[in-house]
Amino acid sequence: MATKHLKPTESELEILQVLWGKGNATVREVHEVLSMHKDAGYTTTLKLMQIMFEKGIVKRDDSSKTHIYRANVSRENTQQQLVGKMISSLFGGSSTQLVMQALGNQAPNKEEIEEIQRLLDNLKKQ
Amino acid sequence: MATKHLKPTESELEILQVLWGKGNATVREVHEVLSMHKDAGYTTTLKLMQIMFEKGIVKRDDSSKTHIYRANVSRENTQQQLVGKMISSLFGGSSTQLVMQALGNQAPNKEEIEEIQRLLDNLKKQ
DNA sequence: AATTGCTTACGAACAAAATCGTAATAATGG
DNA sequence: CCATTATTACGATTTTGTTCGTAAGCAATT
Repeated sequence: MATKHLKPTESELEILQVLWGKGNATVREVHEVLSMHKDAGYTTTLKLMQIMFEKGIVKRDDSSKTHIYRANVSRENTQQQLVGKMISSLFGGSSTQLVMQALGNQAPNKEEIEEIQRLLDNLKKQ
Repeated sequence: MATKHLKPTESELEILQVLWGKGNATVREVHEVLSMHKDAGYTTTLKLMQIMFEKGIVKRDDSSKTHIYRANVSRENTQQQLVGKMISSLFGGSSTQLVMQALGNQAPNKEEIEEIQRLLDNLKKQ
């Protein structure tokens, strides 16, 4: 049952972002970060995180009064999940289409290009 | 105001897929396709398409009784929109990260690899 | 003209997500 | 020990998306 949490919502994703970045964090810390580019009250963030806890998306240490949260799904897994869904729902199942779109949209720098090229060369040899 | 329709929902996306594929289509035609992998009634599809019309996501020719629908947003635009959002919300703004993930996840065939390589070579020369 | 079969229109019910107000609880410092 | 402050808990409201039942219109066929 590695993958049971199929669909973090938009808001949940924002929170996961912060948790992935910080490792663990209190509601206040998460809220502080979010409130820079979003405006919703503290209790909203709290509630969301409580819901995520119930769903098993995050875990928490509630041994002290101020609970400490931490992601319970990996960034990589979630990325894979959502990218896969996007490929099938928007690119007719072709990962290549997605790649072309992403690259055309916003070109990476030279080092990154070479990194991708190495990956492609490896793929070719199989 | 090229880009005002920021967020097609899941269901709207499914409908757009069909419209992009067929060019134009009646509600029935769209519904027929959807009902192969989804089970919702005809009026549900109808309602969704009416809502999309109100939002301006699709246009329609209602000169005859059976309306004929057509997408009013391009596939490319929508892809760009959503891929961009995904890059920023899930890959920390790095398109390369997304590309690596997509390629690693599900490898393309030889022709596709070479197609991407050509694109990368072009990008490099700039 | 009546019947049948598609079609759109409309409104309501339902479900899921997001937001917030308020209360209860614990910790802190005076 | 009291007052203040920060936290979680709880419940209600709002918003958005999805679904469908039912009515009404039109066209073809009999």
